[in-house]
Amino acid sequence: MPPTKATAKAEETGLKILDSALTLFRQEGFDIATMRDIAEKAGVATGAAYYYYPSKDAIVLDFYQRACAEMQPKIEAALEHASTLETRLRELIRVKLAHFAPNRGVLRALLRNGADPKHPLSPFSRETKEIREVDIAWFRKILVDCGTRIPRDLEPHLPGVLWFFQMGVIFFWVIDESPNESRTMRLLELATKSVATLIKVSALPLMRPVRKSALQLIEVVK
Amino acid sequence: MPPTKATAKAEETGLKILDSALTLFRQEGFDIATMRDIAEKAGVATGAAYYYYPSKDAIVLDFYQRACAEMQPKIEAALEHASTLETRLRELIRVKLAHFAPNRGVLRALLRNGADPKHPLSPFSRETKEIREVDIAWFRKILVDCGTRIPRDLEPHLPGVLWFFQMGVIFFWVIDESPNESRTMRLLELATKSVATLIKVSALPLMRPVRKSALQLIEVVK
DNA sequence: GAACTATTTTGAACACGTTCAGAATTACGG
DNA sequence: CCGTAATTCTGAACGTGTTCAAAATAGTTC
Repeated sequence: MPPTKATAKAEETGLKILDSALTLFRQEGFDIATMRDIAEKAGVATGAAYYYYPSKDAIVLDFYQRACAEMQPKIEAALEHASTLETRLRELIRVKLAHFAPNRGVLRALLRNGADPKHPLSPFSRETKEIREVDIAWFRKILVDCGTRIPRDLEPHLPGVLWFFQMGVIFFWVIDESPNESRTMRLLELATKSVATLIKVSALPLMRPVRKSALQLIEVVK
Repeated sequence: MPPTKATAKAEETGLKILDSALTLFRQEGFDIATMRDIAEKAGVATGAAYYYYPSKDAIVLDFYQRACAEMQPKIEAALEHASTLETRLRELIRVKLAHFAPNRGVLRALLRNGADPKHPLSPFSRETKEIREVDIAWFRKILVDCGTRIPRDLEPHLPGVLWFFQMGVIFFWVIDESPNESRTMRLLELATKSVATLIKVSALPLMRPVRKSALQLIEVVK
């Protein structure tokens, strides 16, 4: 992520810095690993890291972007054999958790700043907009031909809502300290089932007023 | 907040530091105001601040504790003339927002670390446990004689859930940039109404399976 | 290859939150 | 009052993320 990767050697140095950083983040955590440590491990001076990354946070951001890109084919494969809304939703989230698993600590640094859209990190920021949109597109795709009728009025907003729901699960996972993250797994199981039935039920004609209230809420929060 | 407020002069110095800090936090924001600034404004050396507060964050924590204590009578007064669940819920939250209004920026520093229970700040931490419990007690109180029948199985968990809901509203408020925080006010109106009807509907015998799912979810998240 | 420009790298320096050994002040028993 | 101990306060120093002028290196043009 140099300003403009002019030479091949620069590209290599940049990757070396990223790699050293991630290794140290995994090994000792985001806060313990210092920029000096990272630079030293990469075999460069402290300042060099700042030629490639404008800040320590930016390294995490780069990791996040690369991870999301790598995840795309995995998601596609996981959805291959999932036809119902519930399984699709669950598998989509499960793939993400699995992919992030070795770097849970790094993700923790990313989600530390919560939902503040002002902070460059945070999945709601301007900096992560592109990732977010690619992500939401998957939730849009999940809804087509899934066997459950999606109410017309809810349809345009549902992908965003599901993405938000997914973010909640990921957040819970990052915090989860239970062995094997078993609580997250239970949550994923229960919550996807609930969401799926909720969507099914919401399509009932009786539920029109409920849908209208929900839509108002969504409108305000967006 | 000295270790033990031995003399009267010490108490005064401590308050001076707290006051200087809060003034600067309001004036320039938590990040801009430095400990050196705070100490200087209080007329003491930099290190003195650390005799009274173990960290910059601790100042915010102290503010939070004091603010919550001050709020108690205001809450009591506001609930005096609220009899329905919806109005009680709304008024309770409204009082909090009103009380925190002059220090929205300080609260932002508090909620910055999101829901990480590891961080001393964060409304979910061990450090804020006492506040949390006092807070939840209000939500328990709100439910008695409110005119809506609360399902037996839901009852013990409902205060915690409502507290969590309230935390969401406060979080939204803290990052809300709309003029006069009008979006938060709309959200408060809509969301309390929805929550109230949701509770009403959940009491229907038909809804027993739905309640059971919800309870399972609550159990996992707790 | 020499001269020159652009890129990459260096390491000292800055401001910040925080620590700490000790100085100043206060409290108190004689 | 004096002497001693506890309390309160000081300011230099540490480690951190970050900045930046300048050095080193690479690329380009003649």
